[in-house]
Amino acid sequence: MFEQLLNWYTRERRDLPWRRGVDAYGVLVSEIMLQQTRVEVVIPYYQRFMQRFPRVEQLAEASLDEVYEYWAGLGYYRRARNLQAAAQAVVALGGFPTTLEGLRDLPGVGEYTAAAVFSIAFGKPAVALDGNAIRVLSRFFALTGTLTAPRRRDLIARVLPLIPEQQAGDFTQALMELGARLCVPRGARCLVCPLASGCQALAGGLVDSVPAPAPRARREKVDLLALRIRRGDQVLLERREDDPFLAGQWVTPWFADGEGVLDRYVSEFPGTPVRVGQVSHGVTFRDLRIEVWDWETSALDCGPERRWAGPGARLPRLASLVLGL
DNA sequence: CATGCGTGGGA
DNA sequence: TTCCCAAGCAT
Repeated sequence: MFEQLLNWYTRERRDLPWRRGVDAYGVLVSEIMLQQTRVEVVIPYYQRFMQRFPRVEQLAEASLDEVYEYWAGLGYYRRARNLQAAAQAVVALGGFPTTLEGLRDLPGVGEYTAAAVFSIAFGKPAVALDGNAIRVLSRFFALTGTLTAPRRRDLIARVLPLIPEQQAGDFTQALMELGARLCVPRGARCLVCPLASGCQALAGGLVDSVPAPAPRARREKVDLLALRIRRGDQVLLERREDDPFLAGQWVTPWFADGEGVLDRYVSEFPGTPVRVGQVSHGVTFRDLRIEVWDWETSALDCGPERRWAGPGARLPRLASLVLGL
């Protein structure tokens, strides 16, 4: 059923560094780096990383600081720590686990990555469900509605027996490559898709509505915020955009007990049409904790799900700026 | 099961 | 400018 897919993949596959006959270690490194990260971004990082740590033993023996150096800029730094821990586990085991469960037990390796390594590195059949594969398969089988955990298991069981013998690795990568290049979220190129003839979503006109978009947590901006930096329970600095006199300045707080500061503030300014919200975002640098507080303005009709969604993603950069790190 | 974790590119 | 989100995982 998926022969056309494999033919397409053989013909169209991109020449990527981790597709040049690398071992299980190379596959693992690439898969970890590729988690939530685009191929084009990963390529140079992968090459530098593999040049410095060509073998699993070298990664296992390296200092964590150096591993971080080579990871710097990639984001999701927990991956770097877990990857080295996984390398150490592999060395301790005397080699890579050869079962799906064994791979799954490595730190940083979840259902997807275990299946990917299992199939790509060892050529054994496994269904690696990443975002691409889920989209491709959901459309192919016209799976409407939310893909819950049990439905995912059903999907895996359904696809597993369809994996061509001796081509498990290619199958895994072909599914993802198709999702990345043709069966894209919007504007799928069905006219040139190798799976078009068997695609149930295409037949039913469901390509644009399947898979169901994940219910995204609704986030709204609020126009009042405070930023607080503390070490343990001690509040070091605070910045309050709502304060008529201190707006935009970094100040030491009135109350250094670390508790009740914002409640006390509101009681100091009883006319202020705000009520205290809660910490909406936080980041930790060594022993320093930076918190973003938000308010819910009483003037606006906002439900309890309302969340601050300002520059939260940029908080680490802001923090390093403020702290001189 | 919902949430947080980084970054850069495109709509 | 703003928002979305891309080869997920751990908690």
